[in-house]
Amino acid sequence: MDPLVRARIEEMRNALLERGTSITRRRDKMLEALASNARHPSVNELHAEVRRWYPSTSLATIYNTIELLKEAGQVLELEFSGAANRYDGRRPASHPHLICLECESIEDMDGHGPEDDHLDRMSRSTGYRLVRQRTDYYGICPECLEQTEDGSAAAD
Amino acid sequence: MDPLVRARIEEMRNALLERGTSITRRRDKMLEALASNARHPSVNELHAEVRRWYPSTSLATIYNTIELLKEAGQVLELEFSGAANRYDGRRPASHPHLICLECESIEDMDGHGPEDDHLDRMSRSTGYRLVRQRTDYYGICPECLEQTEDGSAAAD
DNA sequence: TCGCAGATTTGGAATGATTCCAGAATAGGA
DNA sequence: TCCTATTCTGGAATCATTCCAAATCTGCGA
Repeated sequence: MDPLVRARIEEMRNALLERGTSITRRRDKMLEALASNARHPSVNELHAEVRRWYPSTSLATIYNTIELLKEAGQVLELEFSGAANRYDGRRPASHPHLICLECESIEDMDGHGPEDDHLDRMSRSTGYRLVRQRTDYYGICPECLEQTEDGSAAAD
Repeated sequence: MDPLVRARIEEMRNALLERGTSITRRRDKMLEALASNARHPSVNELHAEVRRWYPSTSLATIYNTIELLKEAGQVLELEFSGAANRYDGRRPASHPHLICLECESIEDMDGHGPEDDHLDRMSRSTGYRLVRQRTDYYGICPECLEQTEDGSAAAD
């Protein structure tokens, strides 16, 4: 396993343990799934993955674990109203994404999120106490553009 | 009525007419509600507003009109998974918002959205064909901070 | 090893926003 | 006024998420 993935899992484990949350086998599998999947999985995908090892796992457990991870600041939740939420367990801090409207892929953008003091500065200038931000770009990804063949306008 | 609101309504009307969509009375009321309400109303709030004039109006009509306006690029939809979507009919182009996690208020930020060519530049550098972006800041608004009295940490 | 207490998990029901649909109402032109 | 196409209604369907009570599991002390 990629040492970075392993390190990330360890980080999540510690964050949970620090809050007094025990690491059950299902939860551990889920950390692994989150740390190793860069495609920003949905709850259903995580469910399917954990089920490969523990087939009796219920959806509620996945939602439950997501909640624990959110409280521990160990997962970034990307909300959508029409579709299922997607999760980034590899980079839990706010950072921009590229979202394809065609195939629903989600890709991390550039290496740096907003600098650590960005929210602080923004908080001072707005009077809010800001805790996170969301920046996403929506469009058609290169693969989907290619498949449409036509480079300029898609059919309806 | 504020001349800016009036102008905005006219703009929406024209955009719909250009697409061959007729402006019914209900739709007209809804344009007015969207153009005059800066608080980023939800579908339910729009429904309530239109109902004040046409009490038989159904929710489906509101959703329907929102869809038409989205197609015409005349309303900005802010999606949330846990709560209802919110709509900005005053500034339909992408621009950042301040969102209060406590009272769910949504406030427009600064005067300038991303420059017109921002998405173009971003598209070139990523290979995507980007059509819009979303940037939002989440936190506690000044009013809610005040009510919590305590300036540093909120009770649980 | 046995049994207990607390935490975790299950599975199904409840919730709530959004979409879908078929029939009713409406508007504009002939 | 009549016709036809569009719009609107009201309720059902969908689907992600949350809730909940009962079942299961885990660690620990007897």
